[in-house]
Parts: sequence; C-alpha cells; structure tokens
Amino acid sequence: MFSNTAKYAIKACLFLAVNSSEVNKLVIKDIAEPINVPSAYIAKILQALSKKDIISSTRGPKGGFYLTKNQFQTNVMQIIEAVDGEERLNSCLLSLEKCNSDNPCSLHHLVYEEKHKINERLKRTTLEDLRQHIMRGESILPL
Amino acid sequence: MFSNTAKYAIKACLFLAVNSSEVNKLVIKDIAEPINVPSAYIAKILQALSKKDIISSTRGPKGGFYLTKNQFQTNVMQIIEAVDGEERLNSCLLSLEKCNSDNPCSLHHLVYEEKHKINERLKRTTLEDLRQHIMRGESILPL
DNA sequence: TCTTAAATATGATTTTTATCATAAAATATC
DNA sequence: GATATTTTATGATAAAAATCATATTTAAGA
Repeated sequence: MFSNTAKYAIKACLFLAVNSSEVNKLVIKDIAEPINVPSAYIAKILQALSKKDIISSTRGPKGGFYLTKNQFQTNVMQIIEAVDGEERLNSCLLSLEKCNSDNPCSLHHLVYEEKHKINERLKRTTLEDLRQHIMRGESILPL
Repeated sequence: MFSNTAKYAIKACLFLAVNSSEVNKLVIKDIAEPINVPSAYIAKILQALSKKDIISSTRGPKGGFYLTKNQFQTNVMQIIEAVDGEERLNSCLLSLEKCNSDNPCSLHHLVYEEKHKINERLKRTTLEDLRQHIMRGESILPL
C-alpha cells in the first residue's frame, strides 16, 4: 500500500511530533534507534522531508531535527506524497489510465468507496491529531 | 496496494473468464496483447496460476489457458494471494508486528475498518461475478 | 512416428527500491 | 578562528521486483 520509505517517514515524523520541539531537537541516531529504522536510511528520508519543509533541521552542534508549530499541522497524506509522489496513492488498482467513475474498471466498484474514505481520512489527520491520540493512550507509538 | 504481478494476474484471469472456455483455449499471445502486458512476463504469471490451480492449461497444439467451471468461482483475493503471498495484504500499514486491534498502531484506526471491508469484498467477489458485471456493461474489461 | 504448436522450467537481465558510506558544508562553542 | 558536531549532498552497493530469453516437455495431427 505504501512504500517502506513512506512508512518510515510517517514513523519518523510521528516520533518527532511526540518527542521533539524547537528547543529540543533530535539527532539522527536518537530517531533511528527508537523507531527501528536503519539510521543511514532514515537520514536520507529526513533530508528529503526537510527539503520539502515537512520537518525542520539545523546543522552543527546542538542541531538536529524538529517540528515547528505549523509543521504539527501537516497531514499524513502530505508526508506520503512528499516521499512517494502523488500518483502512487491515486492510481487505479489495475493501473488503467482510463479508469474513473464514468468508465470504471472491473475492480473499481469493489474498492473505490473505501479507498476514497481512507484517502480523505489521511488528508484530514494531522501529526498533532496523532500525537494527541498517542498521548491519550489510544494508540501506540510505532517501534 | 497490490504488486504489478497481482494486477496482471487479475487482468489475465478476468480476460480468461470473459473470453475462454474449456473448448476455447487461449494461447499466451492472445492474452498478453489485449490486456497489454509483456507476453514473457504474463507467461510466467500464468504458469504460477496454473500450478496453483487457479487456471487450467494444456500443452501442445490446440493447447492454451482456460477456466473450468469451478475456476469461475475463484475469488479475487485468492488470485492475489496466489501470486503475492498471504501476508502482503494483511500486514500493518506501518509494518509493526505488534500492531492489532488490542494494541493499535497510530494509523490503525485511520484505515482498519475500510481495509477490512475491501478485503472482505475481494474475498466475496468471484471471477464469475466480475464477468457478469462486465457482460452487463457495468464495468470495462481492463486493457 | 515425425513435425509442429503449445505450455513449462529455468535462469539471465534490467529496473526499482532499499540500504550503506562518506566527503562537504554549516554552526555552536571555546 | 579552530574544533567538534551536526545536517546535506552525492554516490555506491545490495536486494527485490519486473522483465526478457530460451531450451525442454507435452500433445495433436498428418
């Protein structure tokens, strides 16, 4: 459904949302280990996210990764799109370009509605929402 | 969501369901071209499907691929599992082994219900169902 | 029984994705 | 300003998925 990269990106952002702030930056190693992702790999992903302004970073001593106030409002879909590209999620199940509601492919009606709902929810859910969910103990921070 | 292989497998089975029968077998080329999949690749997929008894085949002149009566009752999920393996569809969005309803990961509630519905529908929908849908003009055979 | 037309088995190649490694640039602190 | 610590840029390697190629086996029909 999502690439490994996208999953890792979500994990990392969520970890930042829960554990970091502008005055408490996290260094790569302190992110990679707890979320259980190879650090050289997550480094690359964090770089990409930072470039797309999904997360923030500063170099040098006392530097690291963190989220700004605004960035807590990033939704999950934006994270996925930032690393996987737009189409991946929106493409037809059977990879037909011609497939749409007017000209549905054979599996269209089997999944369309639910797929749409999932996408909408991913768009509507922000890092802040997920953070609160975790804080309330309603879900676990992934490891 | 699914691998290319799974998509191709579905396309091919559906094409067989609509166009073949025990007395009208289809040769690889006659499947590959209309469904727009490289013929050496679909050949390999058809072999795998045949081995798992999702489709039938006979070699030699007048040979080819086709579905038996029983095989029209194969559901879409079975096709996907035959080529992708069981777990792919059931794995957690964030790839956590520990994630389940009792111990939900952070994205669990965002997608679980819909994902479950999709899976159920894929299990409940047979090739015969899809064939009829196409015959009634309610969806298109994918190219 | 020979020839031909088909699937099957096997494995090679290419492309994509995932992962690892490291030199360069930036910044805080002394 | 020198040093140490961090991200950034870049590219190399490994693994997996997709694709291509071909020799072997099977079965029909002449």
